[in-house]
Amino acid sequence: MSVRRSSVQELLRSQELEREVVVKGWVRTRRGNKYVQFIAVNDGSGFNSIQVVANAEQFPEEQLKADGVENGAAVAVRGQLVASQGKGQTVEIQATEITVLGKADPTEYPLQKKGHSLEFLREIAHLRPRTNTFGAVLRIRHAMAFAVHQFFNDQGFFYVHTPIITGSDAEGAGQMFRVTTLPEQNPPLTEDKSAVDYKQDFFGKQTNLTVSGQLEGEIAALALGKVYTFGPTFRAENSNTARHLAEFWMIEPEVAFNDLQDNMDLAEDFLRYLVRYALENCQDDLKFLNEQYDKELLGRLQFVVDNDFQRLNYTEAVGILKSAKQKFEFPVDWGTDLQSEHERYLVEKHFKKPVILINYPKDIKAFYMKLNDDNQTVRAMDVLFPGIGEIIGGSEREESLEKLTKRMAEMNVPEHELWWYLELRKYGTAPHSGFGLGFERLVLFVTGMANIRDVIPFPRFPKSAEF
RNA sequence: GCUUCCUUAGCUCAGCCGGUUAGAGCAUCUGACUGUUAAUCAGAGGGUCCCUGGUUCGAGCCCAGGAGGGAGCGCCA
Repeated sequence: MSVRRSSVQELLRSQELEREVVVKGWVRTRRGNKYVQFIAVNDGSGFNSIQVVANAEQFPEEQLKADGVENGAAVAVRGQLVASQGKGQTVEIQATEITVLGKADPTEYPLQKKGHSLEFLREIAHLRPRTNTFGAVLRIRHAMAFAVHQFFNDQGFFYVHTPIITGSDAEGAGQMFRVTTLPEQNPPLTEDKSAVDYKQDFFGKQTNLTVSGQLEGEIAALALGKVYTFGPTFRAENSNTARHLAEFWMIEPEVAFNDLQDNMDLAEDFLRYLVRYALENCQDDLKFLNEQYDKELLGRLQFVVDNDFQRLNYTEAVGILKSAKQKFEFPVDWGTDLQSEHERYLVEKHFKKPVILINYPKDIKAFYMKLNDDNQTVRAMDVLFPGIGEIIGGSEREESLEKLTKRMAEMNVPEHELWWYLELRKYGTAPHSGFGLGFERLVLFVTGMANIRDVIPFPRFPKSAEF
């Protein structure tokens, strides 16, 4: 009779002992002596591995080695699930059959039992998911993605899919990657030969990869009420920092009839929900990251769950920064955007908690943000987190057709490309608000990792698209 | 894109003021050990000192250029 394969996590939690089980996974370590061998097997189902005990009478060490039961090999193990005789684990498998499914030559296999830098692991992105660190990060990443959908679903939001390929380059959120099927050599030119003729391209116009689903999200919000997007997003800036990727995932809720206050409440509830979800559902993985990388991680996550975010106006923030004793590399002036060092001072030194800054000067924010009555500021909202900086950027949107077209003219945003966006203000316009959350920045915060390239399986950044 | 630091064994790193044959821990291999927890102990093998050129009696070390990587900044989520 064949026994169905169990996951390692299932067996580690099992109360049902003295039964035959089968596990399949990868060998993390093999150790022991000429009488008994211990093989830690991990199948990725959770942080912990299960200990397989192999007695020498049946499994001499030389035989195990010759068969390839070594660090990194894929194995299938059949045996009895029993209470552990040793300390450090409650159950273990007394092996009766060990089959090597795929060898990993120990003299060549790059992952060893000790000491790998994150930089080295980045160069072997095809193998790094097998490490404790990346297993933990990827499981937490999954949990966060799941929690995003759960949060919005529970609150009556609808998940909308906004396009990956977009036809407008007027979104103003940065440099874009071009999408074309025109030949690289001698593309068709316009009649006066002054430019490439995109009328002959696949879509009949110039197209790019999306930098934001917001404008399309607004369409959906003004029909379905509460919506969110969660999809890949592309920025072609030559940006080289530990907080930027050329391809990342962004979550953008958009809610009809929400004002800026509602928007702040939503952002705060959302972030706190996600962090609490991680604390409750990713304990083993977070404990490891806390011990290995960042001793203050768990404390910091708990702090976010327990405390309200500090909310204040941009103008007030400028006042605080101007009277700060700390010297800044860049001067603080009303009307200029805050630098990273200013944001960090507010979050990490002054308030020592997450900060929501609102009502920024209109000249440093996007055209679609709602103008305040002072005619100087817009209803923008940035959520600033310790170590991360801006984790969320959002706003109440300008719902007045007249004011919106005026802002677009001032900022040289061509109306004809966004005719559909303007019609939303022409037909049944309504107040509405939304924001964008960079998913990897969330994962960065929750895992305590230092570099955003280590919280996405296959990072894309300038000069790097291997794997 | 700017600034700055780094590149020495499979991995992590030391290498003095420029001076004989370049070292350690881990990994690998050989042996020891009856329950280990990144097992331990003894021994062995393992090097294009990132590349190219230069200075020098002599370069891992100094100089120039190139490549790769990190950090900070800018841009942003």
